[in-house]
Amino acid sequence: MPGRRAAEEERKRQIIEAAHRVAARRGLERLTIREVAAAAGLSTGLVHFHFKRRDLLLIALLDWVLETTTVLQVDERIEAIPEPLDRLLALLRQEMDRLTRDRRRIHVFFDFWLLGTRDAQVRRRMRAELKRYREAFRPMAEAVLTAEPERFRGVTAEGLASVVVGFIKGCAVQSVIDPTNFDVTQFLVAANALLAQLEETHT
Amino acid sequence: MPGRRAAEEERKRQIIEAAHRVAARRGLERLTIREVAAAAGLSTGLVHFHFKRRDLLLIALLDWVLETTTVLQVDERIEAIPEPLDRLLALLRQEMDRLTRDRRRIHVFFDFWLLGTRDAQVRRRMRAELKRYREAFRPMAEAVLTAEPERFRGVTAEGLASVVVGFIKGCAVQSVIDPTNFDVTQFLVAANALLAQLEETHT
DNA sequence: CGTTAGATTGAACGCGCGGTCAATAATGGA
DNA sequence: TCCATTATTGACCGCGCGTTCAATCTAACG
Repeated sequence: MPGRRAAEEERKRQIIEAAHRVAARRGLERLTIREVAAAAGLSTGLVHFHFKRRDLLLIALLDWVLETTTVLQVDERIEAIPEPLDRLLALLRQEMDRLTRDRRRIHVFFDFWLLGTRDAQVRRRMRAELKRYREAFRPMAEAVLTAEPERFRGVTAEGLASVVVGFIKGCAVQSVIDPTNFDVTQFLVAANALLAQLEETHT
Repeated sequence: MPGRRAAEEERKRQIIEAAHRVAARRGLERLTIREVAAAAGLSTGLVHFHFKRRDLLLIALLDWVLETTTVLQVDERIEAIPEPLDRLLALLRQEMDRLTRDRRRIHVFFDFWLLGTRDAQVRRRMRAELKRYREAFRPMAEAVLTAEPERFRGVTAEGLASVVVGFIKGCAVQSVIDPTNFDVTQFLVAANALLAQLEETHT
């Protein structure tokens, strides 16, 4: 109900979700307080009342995005896969699928990522986010490394995790700009073929 | 010399290069005609005289960026490498090196890439650019495919090229936001280790 | 029911932007 | 040398933005 009282956290969430819709549609730089207020069905003054300044609203939005986006869901079905490389591939597939589903979220994520090249506060958060993302892949990367130590001589778990994250982000870079023509399945098949050799060597 | 006459193309180039500096520093969305004019040592009116509108200046800047950025330099030294996979790895290394050198160019590239999510004209160009980039990797991808047909059953050259481009862009995504901590060399070592198996199988 | 603190509104301010344009300067051909 | 063309300037307009703020409304409490 616009104009009616609401618990502070509830109202903040309402505004942030409106901001997310606006950011997805217009982009972060073109996001205006007026448009956010309109999208939330509230007045511009109220947005300022709750978030003080535009940049604080953006930081709050970033925090909300990072909180509500499950960084890397390693559910029990994936956890149960015995072979480390099968687990890695299952995760890869899962993350690829997410790209096609959470289109708007990915947009906003990259928008913040770019903002992070200029804004130190945003940059700190994006660094932490990417680190967290790599860390989530780390256990599997370590398993792969110990499975074939001589082949991966000089390779760190962090380095291997970076490559996997690179797979995903690099796929996103291509699919975001050209969602209809970019073939995620084909990408995955090719990536699988590259990784599959590992599996054969191991078994 | 500010205020003096100059050949049209020369002046346009001067303005565009100023625009590139501004875009690298401020970002595309915050690029203003005034700041570009100041960076070029010219008046705001002159920028409008040569480019009519702001969005046309941005398109001209994008075209200039794509023209002056060597998409994929396959020089004779790389061409001379007999083994397709060695060639691919050499190219990969070369492109990674470029990431650390052309920092500002990469920034602006990704800025346009993001703009392409909202602007159809920019999007068309970015699609073409990524396609061209993949095509440059295609010959080597095809060579890899024919070398091991049974392993890469169902994998297209386009798909494999996408993965290689994904390697690069995904690496860029991580290194742009965290240039000091992200270890490009380690990324390359890990990527090499993944690809190296192919080489061994083939020889 | 009256009071009070907090939530909410929308008009208003100042600023910086993109874009326009009349005035001026420089150029090159007649 | 003079003129027509073109390059160049900077003041100016209108707009939309972030932000402020006095006024109003709402809910909870004694």
